[in-house]
Amino acid sequence: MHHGFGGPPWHGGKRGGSFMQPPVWGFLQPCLLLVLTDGPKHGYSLMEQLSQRQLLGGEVDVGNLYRTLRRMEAEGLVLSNWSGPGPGPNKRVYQITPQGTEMVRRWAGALEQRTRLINRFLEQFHRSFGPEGGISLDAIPNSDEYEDNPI
Amino acid sequence: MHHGFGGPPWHGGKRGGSFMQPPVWGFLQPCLLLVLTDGPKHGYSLMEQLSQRQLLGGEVDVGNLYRTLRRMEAEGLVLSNWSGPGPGPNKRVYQITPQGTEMVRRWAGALEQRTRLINRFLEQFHRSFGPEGGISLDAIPNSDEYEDNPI
DNA sequence: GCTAATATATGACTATGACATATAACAAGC
DNA sequence: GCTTGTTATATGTCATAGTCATATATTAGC
Repeated sequence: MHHGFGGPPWHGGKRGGSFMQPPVWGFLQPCLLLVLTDGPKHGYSLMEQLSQRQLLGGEVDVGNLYRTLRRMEAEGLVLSNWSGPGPGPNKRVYQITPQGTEMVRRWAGALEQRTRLINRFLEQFHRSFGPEGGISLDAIPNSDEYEDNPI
Repeated sequence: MHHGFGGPPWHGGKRGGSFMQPPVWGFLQPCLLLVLTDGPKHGYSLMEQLSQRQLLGGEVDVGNLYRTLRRMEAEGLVLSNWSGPGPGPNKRVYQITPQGTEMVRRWAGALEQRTRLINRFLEQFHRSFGPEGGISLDAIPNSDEYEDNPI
């Protein structure tokens, strides 16, 4: 699908019955590292863990997940090995490296800093728009909980 | 400078005398829209405003700023006009559009949601790493809360 | 055989950021 | 005149990241 018609797909578009939000950039890698802190896992089960632990809003793009894992391996944050012959298709099992563990700590610090930045933004937003802010309700709900009726 | 040697520049690199943090993705556009809510401004003064109001951590990349403004204009979030002949070089003055104002509101909602996601990440991080965040491996709890199906 | 779930991967495109470089007007100093 | 610094806008190149679509293979259930 091409969306070069004057804006990104989350700009006024719809998906899953509710208006789309601006995407959460750069949050997948730290979440993967955090889940891998509990022990080695393969890509598909990582995807399930991310849903169970509600670390990302909405569904995870599978292609993006696998490519991010490969990139993280190239950066030395994780290691992978093919699982021995067992039930189901072969799995590429990832484990976190010491560098990866150090990176999770750094991510935690960066994300604490980021909440401070966001709070500063929200303060100044409410100063301009009022305490209610006129925040568009379309942007708030979790997409799965409020299914808009068609038309 | 090329940095494709196994990781991004913020991965172990240094700048300004302290270790770099992972970058803050996708935060420039909402900050620009918020500053433009106060009135029309040109790119260079927007850059100064972002520093004064501390909306972004650190310095703003100038090239990135101008390209983001052009992209926002293509999306209909802002309009630009060349300033009349005055002191100094000509300025491209940007003003926010109704669509841009609506987009700031949506950003505010999305950023509130994002703080919730980040807080969930930090909670789970501290469950794995301890409240101090860098504690020894002995203190890592056995998390029975999540079905752990490695491999 | 057919379908679905599991599992990994790539192609094409867009969005964003980091760093470098180019261009130009103007002011202050020599 | 010339150089330097500030203001001001813009482009080139590369890397990271997200979205949507598609390809491939195994296995379990019908």
